Amino acid sequence: MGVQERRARQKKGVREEILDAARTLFVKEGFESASIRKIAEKIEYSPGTIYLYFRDKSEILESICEETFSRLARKLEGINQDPSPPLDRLRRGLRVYVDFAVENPHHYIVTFVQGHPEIVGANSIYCSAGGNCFNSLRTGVGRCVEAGLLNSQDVDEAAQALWAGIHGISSLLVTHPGFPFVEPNRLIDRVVDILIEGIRKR
Amino acid sequence: MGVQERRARQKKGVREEILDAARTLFVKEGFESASIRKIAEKIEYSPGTIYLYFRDKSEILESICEETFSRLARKLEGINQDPSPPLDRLRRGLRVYVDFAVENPHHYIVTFVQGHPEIVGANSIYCSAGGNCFNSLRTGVGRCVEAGLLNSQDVDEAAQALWAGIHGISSLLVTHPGFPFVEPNRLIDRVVDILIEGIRKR
DNA sequence: GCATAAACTGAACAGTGTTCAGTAAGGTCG
DNA sequence: CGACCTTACTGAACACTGTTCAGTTTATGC
Repeated sequence: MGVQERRARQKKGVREEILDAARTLFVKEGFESASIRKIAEKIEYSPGTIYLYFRDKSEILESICEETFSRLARKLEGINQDPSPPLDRLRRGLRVYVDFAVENPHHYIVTFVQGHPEIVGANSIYCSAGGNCFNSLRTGVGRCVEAGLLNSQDVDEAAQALWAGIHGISSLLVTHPGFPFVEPNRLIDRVVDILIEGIRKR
Repeated sequence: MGVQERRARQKKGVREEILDAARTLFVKEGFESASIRKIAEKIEYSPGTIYLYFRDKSEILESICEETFSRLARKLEGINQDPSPPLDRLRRGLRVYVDFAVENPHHYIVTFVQGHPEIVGANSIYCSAGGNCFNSLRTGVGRCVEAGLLNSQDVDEAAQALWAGIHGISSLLVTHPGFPFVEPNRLIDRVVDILIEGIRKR
C-alpha cells in the first residue's frame, strides 16, 4: 500500500518547507528573527502545525546548523586525507574552520556561541555535525602527535586548546563586527600561526 | 538648598536598589532570567518605574558588568605596573583574564559573548570597562614589543590575536559547561602557554 | 491651602515560544 | 453510499518578554 509512503513523502514535504522557510529567515537575520510565527506565515500554515514536525524551535535551527556544519565536516575530513605533512594539514584545517565561521555567522553562533547547557553526555556536541568538526581537528592533532611533531603528547589537551584558539577568533569576528579589528585575513593568519608555533616541537 | 541634593540622593537610592536586585537575579541565573518584571517585583516598584532610571534593560546589565569588569581592569593594571619581566606579566595577565571569565560567567557572556552589533565607534567596547581590560592587554603587548621580545612588531595584531586566544577558552568554558574538557586549569595553562610560545621571539 | 512639579503606576501594545480542544479532510470498511 | 476513524491542521489561549504612556499619587515651594 503506497498510501503510507505518500503520506510519509507529504509529511517530509512539509518538514522540508518548514526548514526552507526557517533557513531563509535564519541566514538573513539570525536566531531571534526566525520566529515560529514568521516561519508559519511564510509557509502559510498555522504556528501550531510546526510543532507537529519539530519538538521546539531549537530543533529546527539545530537541523539547519547541522546540515551546514556537515559540509564543513566533509571539507575537514578531505584535508585530513590528503598527503601533505601533518602540520600543514592541521594549519589548513584551522584556517578552513575560521573561514567557515565567518561565512556562516548565524550558524556558527547557534552551534558554538550560544550555550546549550541542557545538552550533555550522549546528546552532546560530539554527536552533532559541529562535533564531527571538532573530532576532525582531534584526528589532525593525533596525526601530528604520532609523527612526533608536537611539544606535548596529550591529544585531547592540544586539540581543545587549538579549538579554543580558533573558536576565539571565529566568535569575536562574528559577534563583534563593529570592533576595529586589523584586517581580518591577516588577523586570522596570525592567530593560526601563533597556535601552530605554540604547539609544535622546536 | 539641600532639597535637590536629597532628591538626587533618593534618586540614586532607587537606582541602586534596581541595580542590586538586577545583580542578584543576573549573577544567579543570567541575562534572560533578570527580567524587568522580576526586578520590579523584587524592589516592590512597578515595571514602568525602572524606565525612569534606565533607558532599557541592556543599560542595567551593562552597568552591572562594567562595575565587575572594572575590578578586573584594576587587577590587570596592577600586573602591568609590577617589575617582573614583560613576558611574565603578559602571561599572568592572560591567566587572570580567563580566571575572571570563569568566575563571572554571566558578566563575561553579556560583555563579550553576546554580540552588540549596534554598539560601534565612540560607544564601542574601547570605552567600557571591558574595553579597558583589552587595552591593558594591549599595553602589556606593547611593553613586550618595546623590549624586542616578540616575533612581530605589530602591537594591535598581536594583542587582538592574544585576545582571541583567551576569549576562545574563556567563552568555551562559560558557555559549554557540559563539554568533556580536560581539567580546566590544565587546559587554561596550556592555552596560555601556546599563545606565549606562539608570539615570542626564538 | 494651593498650584506645580516630580515620582510612580498599571494597563496596554506588540511580540515571543508553546499547548491543546476542536475542526476538517481522507481513507477504510460494512 | 454512509459511517467511522485516523491523521492533519487550526487558531485561540497561556504565560511570558521588553517597552510606553495617560493618569494618579506624592512631595515641594509659595
